[in-house]
Amino acid sequence: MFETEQKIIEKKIQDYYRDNSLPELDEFKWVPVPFSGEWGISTSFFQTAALEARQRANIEQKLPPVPQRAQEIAAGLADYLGTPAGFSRVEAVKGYINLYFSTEVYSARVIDLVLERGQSFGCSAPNDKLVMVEFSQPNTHKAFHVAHLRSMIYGDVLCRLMECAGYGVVRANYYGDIGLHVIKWLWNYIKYHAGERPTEDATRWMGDMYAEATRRLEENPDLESEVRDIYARWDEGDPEVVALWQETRQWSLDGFQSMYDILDIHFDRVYSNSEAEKPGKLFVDELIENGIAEDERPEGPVIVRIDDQLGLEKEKYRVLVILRSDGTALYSTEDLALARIKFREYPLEKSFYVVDVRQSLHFQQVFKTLEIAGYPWATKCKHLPYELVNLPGNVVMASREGTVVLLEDLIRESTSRALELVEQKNPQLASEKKEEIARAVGIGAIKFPLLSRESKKVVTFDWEQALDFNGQAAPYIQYAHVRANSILSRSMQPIPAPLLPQHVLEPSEVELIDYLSRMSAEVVRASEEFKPLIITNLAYNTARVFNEFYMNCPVLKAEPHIRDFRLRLVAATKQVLANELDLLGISAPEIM
RNA sequence: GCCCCUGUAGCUCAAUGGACAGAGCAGUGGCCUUCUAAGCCAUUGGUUGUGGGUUCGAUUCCUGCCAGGGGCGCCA
Repeated sequence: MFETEQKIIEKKIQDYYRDNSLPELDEFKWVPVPFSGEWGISTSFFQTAALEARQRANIEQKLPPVPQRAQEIAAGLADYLGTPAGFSRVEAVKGYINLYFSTEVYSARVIDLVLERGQSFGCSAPNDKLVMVEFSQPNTHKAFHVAHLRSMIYGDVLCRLMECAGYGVVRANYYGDIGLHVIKWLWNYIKYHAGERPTEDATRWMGDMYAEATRRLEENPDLESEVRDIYARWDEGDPEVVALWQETRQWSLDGFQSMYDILDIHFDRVYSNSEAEKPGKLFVDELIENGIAEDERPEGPVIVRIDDQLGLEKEKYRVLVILRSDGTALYSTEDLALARIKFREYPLEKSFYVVDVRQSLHFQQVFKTLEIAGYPWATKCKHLPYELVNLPGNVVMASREGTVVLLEDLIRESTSRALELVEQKNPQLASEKKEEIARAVGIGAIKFPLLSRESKKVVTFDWEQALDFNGQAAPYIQYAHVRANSILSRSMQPIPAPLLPQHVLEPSEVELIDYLSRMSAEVVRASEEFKPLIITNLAYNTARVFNEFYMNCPVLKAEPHIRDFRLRLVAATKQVLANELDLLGISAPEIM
């Protein structure tokens, strides 16, 4: 936001360096001054001092220790710079030079820019690069539970971040709509539930049916021949089996769709296991012909000895099995083909896979195999791993074990809890409005904890924590947004025209503006590092500082000029909070 | 056996190699005739698992060890 100012100062620093024959730096790292009531940018001179010490090590010349020398340089520069235009004060402290902004000019500039840009504030201009993010990847005919939530939410927010950072984004889903699990389900349905329709809670019903199927097969393994028979019929395209498969698959897909709708997640391109199967088998044939894959059938499967192909001594990529010995497809068969399909369909700069960490090796193997096969785009494929959501005691959620928290249960519990609170706080609202707020709060509360921690750390699902709406959580940020909205609507006037402040800004006003100004840079960083956490931190801090402002700085009862300035500041804060929440896929209610 | 990840306050988590390691929850004590108390203020709590190393400077980078989790030819 202050690149121009930074460049001007950098230029002057370079002049100073030259005049004093100091070693040149490749780049300056500007950081915000740790906040203590004033607002500014800062850079340190430790590196310069260290570099200088190294350069002169062979010369007989005594230099002071690095920290002391850094402080000397900072002090010399502070003298040299004086007080540049746009700044109120320059100081040299502990090896840093701190340049404090003239608040009246810059505070207005930040607020004006936010209000001018509105919903697009914080986002970069489109950069004409296209990326694909594949995420969610649910299996049909199975339960949809809380462990699946992380891919959905992480993937969705990565898309939002990259869109905001200027990329064109293809949001892709990849349904696991065929495989042994589906056939088991069909077998159980045909044999014991023929003709039945799903209950209202279709996804739960599908999951229960799957659990029933696995239970029956565990109790009586002899029945597995019946399952294999159905698989064979599906493979041959038996119209009856295929029709049933398509119909029942749709029940799952409809259930998934309603979940995506509730969570405000959408896709541009939906792939499925079944459509990648045949291309996958053809791909395997190509790899065999090219001498990349080894066909050990019928005794063994088709494999790629990746380390051998690369001539590696130590085992690293090991062996990838790409087709079963009976000729049926594996996940890897389909992944190879699907990667190629994606690049044929779209001119992608990058192809991301949001899949849990247990499949890291699998994706390394698939991408490396594609590279060996000579596809230049193979290096553009990137796996974005995330850790699991476990139950307390490090229990993995598994539908088969019955150790799951179903998504619909969590959402229902969370929204009904939120509804109780709305009833308490705002009993006068229409019930439709109450429900709308409860949805926003309940869903936000679910999403936030999954976004506010490192993706490579295990999340332990805990009911008490999931339903805690206080403190570091989405409702805190939403509430700040509501407070801002409340001030604006009570002001009974449109947002005042741009103006410069004529009062000495309170520390909480300065700090708030400081945080508003950081959004664009943080969005870029978050998208580059694939870290939604950066935005949850920013949003939380923005809300926290606004709450301080709210306590310390009356708006509606302030002197007219101060009131106008603060109304603009409140409007800008409301906009930024809404934009940040939107990036997190969380809605920002006006009342709660 | 090989590979990957994690270890920070009682609990859940932060911290572009840089200024005193910060929040929330829990605990304690305050603040609603003033813009919504889903809030604010104060306070308690740390040898960043551990031994070395690199660096002017390490929670961050390298390495040994300890503890936990995950992955490794026909599961997805």
